[in-house]
Amino acid sequence: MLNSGVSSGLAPATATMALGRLRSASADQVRAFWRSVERYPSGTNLGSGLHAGATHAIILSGWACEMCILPDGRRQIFSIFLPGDRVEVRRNADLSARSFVALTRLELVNSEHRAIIDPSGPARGAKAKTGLRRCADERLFVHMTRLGQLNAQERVLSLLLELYTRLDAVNLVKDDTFRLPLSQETLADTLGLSIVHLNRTIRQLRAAGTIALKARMVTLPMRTRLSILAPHIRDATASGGREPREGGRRGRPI
Amino acid sequence: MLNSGVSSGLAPATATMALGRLRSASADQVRAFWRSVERYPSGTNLGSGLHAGATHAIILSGWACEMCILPDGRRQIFSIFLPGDRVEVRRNADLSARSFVALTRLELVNSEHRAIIDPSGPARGAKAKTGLRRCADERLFVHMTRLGQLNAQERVLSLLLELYTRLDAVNLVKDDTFRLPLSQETLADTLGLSIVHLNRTIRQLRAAGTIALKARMVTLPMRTRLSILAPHIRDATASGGREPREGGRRGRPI
DNA sequence: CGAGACTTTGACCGTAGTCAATTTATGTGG
DNA sequence: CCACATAAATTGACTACGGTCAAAGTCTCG
Repeated sequence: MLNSGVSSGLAPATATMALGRLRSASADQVRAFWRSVERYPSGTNLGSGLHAGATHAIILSGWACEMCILPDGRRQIFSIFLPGDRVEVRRNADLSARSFVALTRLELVNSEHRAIIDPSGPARGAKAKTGLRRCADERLFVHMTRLGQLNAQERVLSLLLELYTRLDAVNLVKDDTFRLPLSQETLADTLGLSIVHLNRTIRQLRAAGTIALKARMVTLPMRTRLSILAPHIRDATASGGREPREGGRRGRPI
Repeated sequence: MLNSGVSSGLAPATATMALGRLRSASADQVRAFWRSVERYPSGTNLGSGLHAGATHAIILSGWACEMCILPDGRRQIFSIFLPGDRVEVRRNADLSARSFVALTRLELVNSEHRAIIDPSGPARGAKAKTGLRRCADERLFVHMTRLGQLNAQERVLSLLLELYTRLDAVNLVKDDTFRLPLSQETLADTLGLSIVHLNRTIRQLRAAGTIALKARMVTLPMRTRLSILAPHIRDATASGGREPREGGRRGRPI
């Protein structure tokens, strides 16, 4: 009756993330917490994100994204949201270009209950909020660098490492492995690559033993993680990274 | 002795932007305004941008950018700041990856004097601020779409149209023409293209009569501006834009 | 004029996109 | 549980967009 394993695969860990800490809350708090949970099927458009007057929520389970579809059908995914992430969604969204979409079945809780999920979080109120916001902003810049400067292999590894790190923080990584519940089309639209080329890039990384990716489970061995230092690739051996331009950039890089 | 034409080319218009409105201020206000002006040479690193505890300033003349240099020398420029833009700069910046750099000689005024530059602006204080911030955020997403989805011609046109629009708002466009005080290397690092390919792309656009770009002056004729609807290209004739995928995206694009 | 930065061009190559077909899951109803 | 329908992943063949290397041409400014 509680969280019935909505995000399959490592879902129990998700529930554990929340439930493991609920013990420190009162019964009333727990009831209010579960009453505030909202569920949405995969593909639900939850409106435009990151606006004033928005609803604040925390993802309890499932993945979501913020994206934009161009009139000719091309799609860019700006950011991916994971369990534990705070999102700001506005219902009744205007027809803004950006929208916030569930990539899997999604469980959201009102962020008033953040204290129950993570007691150490909202201690400083506004401060904690800007800290989170800044962290999300930082990811946007990293992603921009990915799209503008990294090649296909670098983009894939960089994104997987980010997801690894973020999922590890909410205990969704086991044995260097996490579940990636995204189609290759979604990944391609995130990374600015075609589906076919993404598929081939993954094949190369797999063949080189850099990653394992099968049935939507990803394994990043320690040596791979060490070789990727976001937002770039340092280890030329493992990933096709580049040597620093000798002498740095020419002259004054303005 | 006043603004001595720091940004050459259309600089007088910049001065006019500020001075034309100074008449409505008291002599004391005007003196305080000019005392707060700070000047920096091109290339100055003004620290990391967009952080708390930052210095708020308005660009009176000159261009700046926020950027990041990867250890191997690759550079990504995230956003470009124009006269009239509000920027948040933090001196004594930590060694953060992102930095805020002057792309030309730069004149900044303390944003307390915003009222003098644009009396209609700060009427609602915090509200106006978040409005500006949101507008800047929106540009980041547009730029991300540029990098991830648009081809070289589309990227160039999309960026030039954005600059046209923003410069027009501060009266820096005359006869469909504005000054673009950036090297092609800077543009290339902004658009995620190589210098050589950017140069060839510009040549193609010039040959097609889509744009004029010479001696760092850009002309976007009305027909070109109409054909570009950010963040994408609609007119296949003029720009190599694409037809919408018939039937839209296959199935459920998740 | 000379030095250095910037722009432009040629030749060539490699990465990534497109089109099309096949294979492999994932479901769904009988 | 199987036949069928669909979505997703994979592969081949080919194209083209964009990067690299190198050199020549321009522009600025002291």
